Amino acid sequence: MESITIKDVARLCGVGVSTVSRAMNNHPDINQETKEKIMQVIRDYNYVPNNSARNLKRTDARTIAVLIKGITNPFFSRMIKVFEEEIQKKKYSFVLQHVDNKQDEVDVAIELEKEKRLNGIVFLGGFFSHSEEKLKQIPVPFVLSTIGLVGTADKDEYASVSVDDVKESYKMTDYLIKSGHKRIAIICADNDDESIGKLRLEGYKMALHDNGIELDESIVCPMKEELDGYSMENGYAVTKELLESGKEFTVIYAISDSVAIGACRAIVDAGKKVPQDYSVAGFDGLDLGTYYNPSLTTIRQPVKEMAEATIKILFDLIKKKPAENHRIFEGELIQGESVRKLN
Amino acid sequence: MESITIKDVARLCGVGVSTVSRAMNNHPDINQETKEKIMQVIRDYNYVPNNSARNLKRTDARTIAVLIKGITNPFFSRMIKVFEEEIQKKKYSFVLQHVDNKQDEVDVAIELEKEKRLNGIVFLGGFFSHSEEKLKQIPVPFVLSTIGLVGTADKDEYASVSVDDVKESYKMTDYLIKSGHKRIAIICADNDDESIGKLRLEGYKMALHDNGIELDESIVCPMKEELDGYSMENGYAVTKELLESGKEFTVIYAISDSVAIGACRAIVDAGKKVPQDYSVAGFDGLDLGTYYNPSLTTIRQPVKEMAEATIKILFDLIKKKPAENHRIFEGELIQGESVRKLN
DNA sequence: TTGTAGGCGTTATCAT
DNA sequence: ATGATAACGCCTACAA
Repeated sequence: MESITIKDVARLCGVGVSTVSRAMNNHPDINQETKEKIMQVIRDYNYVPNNSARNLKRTDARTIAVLIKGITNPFFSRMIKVFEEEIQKKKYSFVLQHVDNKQDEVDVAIELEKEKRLNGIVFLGGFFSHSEEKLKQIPVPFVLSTIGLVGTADKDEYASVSVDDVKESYKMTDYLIKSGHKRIAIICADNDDESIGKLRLEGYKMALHDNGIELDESIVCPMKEELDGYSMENGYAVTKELLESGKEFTVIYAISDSVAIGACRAIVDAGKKVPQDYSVAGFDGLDLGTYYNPSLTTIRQPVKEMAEATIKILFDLIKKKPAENHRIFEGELIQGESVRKLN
Repeated sequence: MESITIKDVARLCGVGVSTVSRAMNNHPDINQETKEKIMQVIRDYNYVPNNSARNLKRTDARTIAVLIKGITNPFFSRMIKVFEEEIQKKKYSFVLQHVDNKQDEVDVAIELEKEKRLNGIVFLGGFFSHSEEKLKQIPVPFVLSTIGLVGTADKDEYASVSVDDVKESYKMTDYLIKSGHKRIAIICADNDDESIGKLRLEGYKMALHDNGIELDESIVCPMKEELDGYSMENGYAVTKELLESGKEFTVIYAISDSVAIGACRAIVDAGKKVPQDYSVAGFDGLDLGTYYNPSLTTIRQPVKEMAEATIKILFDLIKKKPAENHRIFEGELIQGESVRKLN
């Protein structure tokens, strides 16, 4: 099954290759009749142009790539949808590129930019502690979306959209304390986490401190490294262990909704009830949390607005408009059924 | 920020381009010293080869693409992980390509094969009622994985891995009936669904018939077209309407676990209990179902085995080994807490 | 072991 | 409005 090329089409139509190219790419200066004849032949022979050759030659592909680390994360699905819509609105095309755990997202970005002649890049998820030097190698505008920045890189080197993870985590912890909880267990990221995990833990610690509650390291529970991060399974396993340890606590604050749901189930399986025996709080504001039983108390990130802002900033950068390059959104505390007021 | 090319590297090293190429691609006949010198320059100057140029020239890229329709579906996340592992085991590289709702997956496949010189393709999700003629245009081996085939295409034209959706749906419905339920509402796909939705509905009808229960169309509830298909939101909305209609039923059988969870929540919000007032059953066997409260009665598809079989068949086709091209897996009925026995 | 040159399938430039 | 031709950046004979 040999593939047919633009030359074949040209020959079949009795025209030159450039005319065929013009027909395909909606160039203005081409006769309508010849164009139609060419398009007909293309259809008849199922000619499909080779993208590699196109990309090689093209200077501007009008394409935005979204690089996503952890495609499994339901939090991202909703964002992707918005990205797709917004990018199409601008008449750009959209490439979704999955980055696996072992890959360096910046390397992938650099490679992909070369390959596809990208106009811009959105990074979604993952850690981000790259050196300035590394970031400078990305030759097109890019935005870090919902990525907890811990790095030391200069703020001028990148644009970003996120919530203030420290502050929101503080907000949740403070709310739990104000609801009468004093023994607040947290399921957090493992120790080498350099990203949102670290930030959210920090917010937790600050809130405890400001409320005069001493930090008890024995109820600070990192996720299990041998299991998937931020998964229900992980939340379940950690909670089970915590319950069996006999440590005292009245609420579990989990670093994400998925983890929180695992925690809820572990409590139920231990013959206890949420929130009567133990309260549980999450973070993210997934749909799932509102449909869970009991519905989850959590911090909802304004996903749609954040995704829209991401694209807006990216296009401002592409068009070289002056823009606000770091947008911090406010999370919303959702009072679900999973937290009991003790006072 | 002009990009550096292989020629620049060659010049910087004082060698020819082919030597640089050999160094990068681990060709045997190259002096170890020159190779190291070249690799050092490549690192120093952050040279990244252009994939489009590579693909254009290459005849065999040792690459498998997985085309996935509905990246949002948590059911697929687990499969993707297995695909990735299995493909890497074979020393092939792996491209995950998202296909949006408006795109035709076969068109995307054909285009991508040209662009990346693919060796094989896995189709995941979506409908599949393409003509034989269309399928013949795919110039490399491919496998349809967990796709409900309704089409008329010749079985010889494609390979597939799936469960028997009719049979599994029959199994579930029959189980519900044997548990004493006679008024079984179903939340199914909308009427123009030509895929698993249709098949699962068919199994439901057959089971009713075989058990001498008359089909009541008024409790056959298609998902709402204006909402996302197979979503919790959809399950919630449909169930709410069903409850408010006053129709009589003792169990809701939802066409997927996500929909089932939406249904559970709608029941809870109506002040009723699952399974005391109404039972709920799902389909798929997502993690989520086991962590939900109550845990979901559902049909678990053997995800791992199915994904492995998909890759095995694909590589058998690539290597032109004789192979079993249509593997049907058996689903497992998971008895969760969401269905009450009435007898 | 290494270098030179041709070609992969397009698009862009420049004539015509 | 159209056609010839030179890139695009890489790989791979083939020659040295």
